[in-house]
Amino acid sequence: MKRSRDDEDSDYKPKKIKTEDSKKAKKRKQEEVDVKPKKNKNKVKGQEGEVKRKKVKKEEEEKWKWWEEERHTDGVKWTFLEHKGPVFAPPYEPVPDNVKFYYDGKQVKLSPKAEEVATFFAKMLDHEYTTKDVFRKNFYKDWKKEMTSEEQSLITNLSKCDFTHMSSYFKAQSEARKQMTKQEKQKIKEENERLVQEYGYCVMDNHKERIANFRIEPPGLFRGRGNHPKMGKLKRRINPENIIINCSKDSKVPPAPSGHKWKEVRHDNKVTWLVSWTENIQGSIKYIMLNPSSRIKGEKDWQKYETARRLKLCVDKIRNSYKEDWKSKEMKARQRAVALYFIDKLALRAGNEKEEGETADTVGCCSLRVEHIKLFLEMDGQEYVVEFDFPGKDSIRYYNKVPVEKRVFKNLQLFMEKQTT
DNA sequence: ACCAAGACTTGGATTAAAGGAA
DNA sequence: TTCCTTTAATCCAAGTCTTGGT
Repeated sequence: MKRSRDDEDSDYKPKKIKTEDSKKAKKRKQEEVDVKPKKNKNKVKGQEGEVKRKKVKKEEEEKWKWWEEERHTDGVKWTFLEHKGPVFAPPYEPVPDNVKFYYDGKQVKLSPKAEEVATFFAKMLDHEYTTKDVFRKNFYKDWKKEMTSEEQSLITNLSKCDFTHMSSYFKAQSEARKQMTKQEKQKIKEENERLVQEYGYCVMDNHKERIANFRIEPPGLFRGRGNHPKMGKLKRRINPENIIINCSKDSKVPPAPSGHKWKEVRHDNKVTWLVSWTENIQGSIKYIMLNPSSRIKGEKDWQKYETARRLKLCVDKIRNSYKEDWKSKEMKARQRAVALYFIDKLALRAGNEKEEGETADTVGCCSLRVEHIKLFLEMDGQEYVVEFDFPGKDSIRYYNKVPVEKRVFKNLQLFMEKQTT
């Protein structure tokens, strides 16, 4: 692997990564972090390979070496931004008449809106989700809202709904997709490529950049992870009227689909997103942003690694300082010091506060509660052992037993008496 | 100084594509 | 070719961290 290696004295000047595009650069950085580097295999053989190689070479020549340029220091992220707007999810196509839905053993023809939501459920039928109580309850509640009043009065019990025929129809569909001929597959691929060419790029400051997610998220049922209180709720369809477009004043504003208009068009160069909308499950904002290969992402990523690198210059000081704070008379300082120690020693996530009832109950270092740790003066021949057992990100269990310094242990005892930590 | 909203990163799951053996 | 396995790309929820308003 080719790389110029005088990293030790990096002064933040981008001389290093000359021969790599940013994607590779990122990989390279990851390899430095990883214990085992991945093999770099790009065997391209035959005539096709020759063409491919030439194409790649050409692209490389045209590549912009953003890491050799000056960076903004204020909050300005760009001066020119133009794009084609998002690609919306395809409209709902009703299932053919021979695909049946049954309620209480009797066949029912659903109205298009109710049917669409029913298909979302049908598509997930053999997923464990659909057996969960919370999921079913949330789904049922949102589904009813989409029904006509006749349907509402007819359908009163989810357990009497039979989605199996719908489900097998979709299974057959995806099977059929796999069995398509070469030409059919090729046609789809080309059509896809056309979309990418048209909507997959934007111009930011004189450079054509790849957009990461130019397609709006399609409607469906929300799949929260862990035991999420909102799983199964209907993720509604996003229309142009929900969309905020961000681009520069002197750019060509993308037209909304005919008969529609955007919620808003703004020109905010202090942010990096091109399109945003508010999602209906948590009320949070979703964005369309650029690819990791773009300047805006690559620069930030690079900065991150440089920051990490600078850590070694001050890590000793930090460690001494938190050890000192274990004795502080301020309880807050002690808590911070112990938390920092765990983050340092165990690489725990920081752990921000979360809104109760809105999301699954998960914690990180700073949001650990008394019930998440146990203290053992002695365990398996070791002194001052802390046992961690808590649901972390995505409700994944973190379980670990670690011997700690006596001071840390004493502090934890103190915190737990006072119901903090 | 506080806190909610906003912006952006991370990483697991899902799907698509590529590779490889039969 | 066909079928299975591995890898890569995409999707999107769940985090972290920053910002701006009070």
